[in-house]
Amino acid sequence: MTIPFAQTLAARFADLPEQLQVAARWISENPQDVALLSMRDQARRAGVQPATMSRLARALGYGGYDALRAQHADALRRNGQGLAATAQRRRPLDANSTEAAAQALLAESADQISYLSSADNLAAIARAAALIASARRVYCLGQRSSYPVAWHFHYAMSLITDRAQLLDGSGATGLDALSHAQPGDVLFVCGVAPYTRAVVEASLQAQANGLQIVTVTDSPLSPLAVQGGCVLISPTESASYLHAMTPAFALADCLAALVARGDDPAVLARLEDLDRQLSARNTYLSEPQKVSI
Amino acid sequence: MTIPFAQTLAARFADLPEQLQVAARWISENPQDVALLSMRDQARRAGVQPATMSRLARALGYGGYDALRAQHADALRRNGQGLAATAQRRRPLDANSTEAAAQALLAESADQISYLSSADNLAAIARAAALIASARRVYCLGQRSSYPVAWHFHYAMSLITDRAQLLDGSGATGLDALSHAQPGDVLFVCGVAPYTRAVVEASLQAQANGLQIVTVTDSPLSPLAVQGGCVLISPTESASYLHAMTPAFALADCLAALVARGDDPAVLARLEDLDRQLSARNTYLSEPQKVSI
DNA sequence: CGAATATTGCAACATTTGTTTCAATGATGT
DNA sequence: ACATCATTGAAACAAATGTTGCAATATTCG
Repeated sequence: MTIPFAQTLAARFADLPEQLQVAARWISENPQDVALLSMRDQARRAGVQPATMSRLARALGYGGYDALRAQHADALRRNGQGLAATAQRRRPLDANSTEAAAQALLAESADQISYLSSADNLAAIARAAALIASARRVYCLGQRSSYPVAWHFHYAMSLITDRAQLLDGSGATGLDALSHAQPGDVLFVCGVAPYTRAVVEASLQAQANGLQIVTVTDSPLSPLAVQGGCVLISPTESASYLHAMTPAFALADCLAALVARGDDPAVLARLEDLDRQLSARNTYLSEPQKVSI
Repeated sequence: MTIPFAQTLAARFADLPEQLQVAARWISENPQDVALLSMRDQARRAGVQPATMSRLARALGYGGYDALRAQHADALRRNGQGLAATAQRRRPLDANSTEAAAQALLAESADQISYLSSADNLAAIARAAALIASARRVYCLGQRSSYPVAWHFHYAMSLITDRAQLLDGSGATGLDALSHAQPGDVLFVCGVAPYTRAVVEASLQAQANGLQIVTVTDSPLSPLAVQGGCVLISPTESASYLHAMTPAFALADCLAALVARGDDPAVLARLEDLDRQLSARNTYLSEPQKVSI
């Protein structure tokens, strides 16, 4: 915890009267408590009068103890949220330029994805991957801004298995397809605020029917964050007018890759071979002819 | 910041009355402030009565708000303990574990998005945004793994304008819709190796017909990287069996945000207002009733 | 519909907060 | 020793804190 206070104090400490030094020493040894305990509590622990604390703050140039406390509170807050990884790498651009805005937006996405690697989230991802890998069938659901996430996950899964089914509206394969689900099947559902009622209800219904739920959503308090399922939290704050969906997309992509990891190596090898051949030359994929696996 | 409170809350959140949910949501989003602000301050910021905060603490089994605050204070203190906490946060993962693989995949995505901020790319993005902002009509095209990118871009655009059209297969709105395009219209196309023949041909045809092309693709040598258009390069290397599409998705998202930047501020303001209202409460969006803009 | 219950906003409550005042004490310089 | 000044401890202060009781309003259930 580095606080301007520490330097100010070091500079003037020697010139302080005895009691103020006692108080100052306690603070410098317990900086994390300055913002968390009442001043009187701190005085008690430091073994000085409450008034001494106030006097110390004044002696160091603060308006009052609250000012000192505010500074320490900020330091605590900053500790909590790690530094923005990309913040430093910015190149100097006119602040109002489109380029600068683009850079800011992209940096935000990159940071958000970095933060997906919290211990909690990683554990949930691993559990989700295991759940999906052993599922008889995986239903994929997402509407509006979450639709691409569900679609991508389904697409990725469909390359390595036929156990995935997308619950989208077109055709008759909408939410009704869930009625064929059996206990033990998995529902992969993505949704962020404002939540679509149909999606929430389908998830609840699915859980009631004994399905395992893997959720990608924007908050642990989301109505989609059903108890007893795997809940993957994806930040959606954004400087843009839209909620950020890139982290959710990254999560889905990551999840599919992990599921594949446990899958038949032969299938994956052929997929990668095929891919290498195709991309080596500038090969086209014609529309009707599908990839033969 | 992981606090037992978070789990308790997630478990009981759904059963809480409305005001308590508002309070709970604020706490869940601002855990670092619980121990640093007075309860009345927090109530003010969350937009609830002070009494509601007290009641929430009780409803969750705490003796009072102070108990809740103490728990959060401990979490803050633990965070502050420098290296010990950091070591705990970056728990050494077993190299072969699913968690480690997930972390690697996510880190790769984050890095790739960071690299999108090259000077070349930023300039191209800015040009593309300007092009699209002034276009009479924007057609969005992408198939297979690029489909979510095109879909997302179209969805984002469709929230602020009716000038966007998605060229997807279902219905009769496939590639044929391009035949109504006029010179000066823009085609936003996304595609990576192995390129889909139909997409490449449509792009070439579109350019021949005088359309401006904005391309998101994986290489400057891609057949989609037509001369005279805006070419946005998105890396697709991946440790997974799939090509990485997250950077392309981020690009599309960024581009839409930039286009909106130059758009009618009133529309955006209303979008954001609507959004704030909706996400403040636990409002659902019912399926048939569309967002009124 | 009416009764019963749960939820909410408001106002009062006793505590506790940080600060200030004032007299007592100690140190310093002449 | 005396006067001067800084320092200290104890008490008093207004302001703000967390909590609770109560009436008004919504909601649920028969």
